[in-house]
Formats: sequence, C-alpha cells, structure tokens
Amino acid sequence: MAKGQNRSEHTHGLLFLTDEQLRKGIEAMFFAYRGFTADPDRILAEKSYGRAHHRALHFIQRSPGTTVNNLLSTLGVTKQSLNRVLRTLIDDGLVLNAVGTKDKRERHLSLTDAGRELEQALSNAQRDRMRKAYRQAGAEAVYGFCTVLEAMMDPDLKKHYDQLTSGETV
Amino acid sequence: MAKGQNRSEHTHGLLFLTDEQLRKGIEAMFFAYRGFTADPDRILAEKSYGRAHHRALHFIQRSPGTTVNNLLSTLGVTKQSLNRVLRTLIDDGLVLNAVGTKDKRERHLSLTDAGRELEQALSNAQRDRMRKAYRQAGAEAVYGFCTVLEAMMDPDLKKHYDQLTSGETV
DNA sequence: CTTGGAATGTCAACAACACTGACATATGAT
DNA sequence: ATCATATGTCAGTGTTGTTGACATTCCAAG
Repeated sequence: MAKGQNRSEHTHGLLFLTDEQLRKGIEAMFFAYRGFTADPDRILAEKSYGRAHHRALHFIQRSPGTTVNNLLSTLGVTKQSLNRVLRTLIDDGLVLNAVGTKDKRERHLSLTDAGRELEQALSNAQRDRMRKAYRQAGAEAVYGFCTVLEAMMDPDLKKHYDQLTSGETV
Repeated sequence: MAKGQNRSEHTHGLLFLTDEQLRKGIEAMFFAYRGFTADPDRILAEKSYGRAHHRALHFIQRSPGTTVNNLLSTLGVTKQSLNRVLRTLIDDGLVLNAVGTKDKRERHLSLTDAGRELEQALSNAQRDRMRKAYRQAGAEAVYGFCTVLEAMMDPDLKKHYDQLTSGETV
C-alpha cells in the first residue's frame, strides 16, 4: 500500500491487483518461458547439448574474457556444475580458456569461431521468436514487459543484468 | 530506459528492433524467471518437493477434477514424469485421485485440505513477488507484460493458457 | 620466505526431473 | 469379440543441479 493507486486512480483500468490477475501473470510466465526456450532447445538437441551449454555460450559471448567466477555468479550455479558444461565446450573447441595475464589464477573465457557460430544460431532462433512477439505486442507493450521483468528479479541478479545492459554501450 | 530513448519506431509498418533490444529481453526473461521461482523453491525445499510438484498442485487447484491426460498436456511432460510427482502427492495426502463417474477409465484429480494449504503457501509466495513487481511497474506495464508473454507462447500452449484464463470468469 | 587465502579444476556421490520403451489393466466404443 | 483409450508402472538413460573433499596455482601479508 504505497501510493494512492489502490482505489480511485483510473489510469488504465487496473486498479486492484486481484489474485486472478496475479495468477494470470504467473501462468503467462510459465507458458511463455516454455516458448522462450523451445527454439534453441531444438538446435541444442541436435548437437546433444543442453540449456546449460546455451547459457554459458550466451554469457561468454556477452562478456568476452570474463572469468569463471564471474560467470558462476551470473549463472547462479556451482562451479562443479559449470565446469562440467565448460569442459565439454572447451573440448569441443567452442570455448577458449586463457590463463590471466595479470592474475594467473584466473581463466578468461571467450568463444572460438565455432563457438560464435553456434551461439549465433541459438541466439537467432531465440531472437526470432522474441522479435515476432515484440512486433505483435507493440512498442508500449515491450516497454512494460521489460519493466515488470526487471522488477521481478532478485536484487543480486539484477546487478548482473544491469551490468550487462549498461556495458553494451561502452 | 525511458520510453523516448528506445528506438522502437514504425518503419514500414513494423517495429524496428535492434539485436540489443532483443538480447535485453532475452536476458530479462532469464533473470526474471529465476526470481519468479525463487520464493516457492524455498518452501518446496523444506518439504523436499520440487518445482514439478508445485506445477502439479497449481494446475490441479486451477482446474479441480481435471483428468490426468489434461494435466499432462498442460504441463507438457510425459505421463511417467507426471506420475512420479503425482504418486508422491497422492501418497502424502495432498491430492485426491477419483475414478470418473461417467468414464471410469479417467481419474479426476483434486486437492485435499492439506494440498490446498500447501498450494496456497506456494501461491502466496509467488504472488507476493508478482504483486510487488506489478505495483512497481504500474498498470500500463502490466498490460504490456502479459501481452508480450502471450505472444511468446507456442500456439498449443496458448490454448491451455486461454482456457484457464477464460474459465475463471464463468 | 613462509603462510594464508583466493581462484580454479577435478573426482565422487547423489537427487530432481525430464526422456524412451515396454508392458499391464481396466474401460469404453464399435 | 475386438480395438482404442486412459492410466499406471517398471527399467534404463541423460542433463543439470547439489555437497563434500582435495589438489594446484598464485597473490599478498607477515
């Protein structure tokens, strides 16, 4: 009960947040997330990779030269779990593992050409669906979409998100 | 990002969407979904249940008396996978399994009082976060949020979604 | 220089949750 | 009687997560 938005503000017809409205959003998240992952999943299945591989490729592409620790906290998994995935990607020649120049304990991760190629294929598939959804929904809806999603994140995760989205203009 | 800043325009009647905007949405989905499941996950972990149990409880609560087959296609898993979850919920006295009156092959699923109680606890946790996000984002954003999510669903899944959201007003 | 801690890698065991395939049972429909 | 449907179950497998333990390498503080 923060601002006076509960009763009498008729901004856009959403006055109360009924359980039904909230439940609808919950179910929308559930069904949409399935669609969200469906296209990359098909590509991954062909190469006998999984979603974990996709996530690793995505965030390495996004922050080339990132360390294992950084990737770890972005993905929110244990190092053992990440290492298993990273191991296969390195062995398959999709990811490069370079010892740090400054701190030689650190390993800096980046994609090989083959890695970039797969990441692109996965990204394109996912972006295609996202693009269609965006166009179908319209610009205003897209803005609201991102706003709600951002408000839904845990603060710790949001830091990673903000870091990524701000870094891209640098 | 304010509305005026993004480059969403109507060029040739279509929204112009940069890869960065799309990538941002993809990452928002990833991070937000983690937040989305975080609160129920904590409750489930205490009772040594998993997300699959939550999903089953949710959709049984949503459509009391639903059949196994219907639940199967809503959840999009195999009957073996669902049965494992359903078995524990029935054995633990959270779900009722009633032989159909009309067609005795069917089993109609519903929640017991204990099942309703747990489902409520999970739902409340999830709705609390959703409510905060909604209020923080505003009514207009919520509308856009749902619109984009719906456009992101696979048509088959969207049928289940529509069926659920329409049924509640009847 | 030694020691402590941080970053990383690896091994082993385990659990949740999905899958496939095969088979059984009861029931409804033709 | 036969066939299809709805459900349940057993067995095996794979991905992805977890803990715990331990080794290695290296930076930094004493």
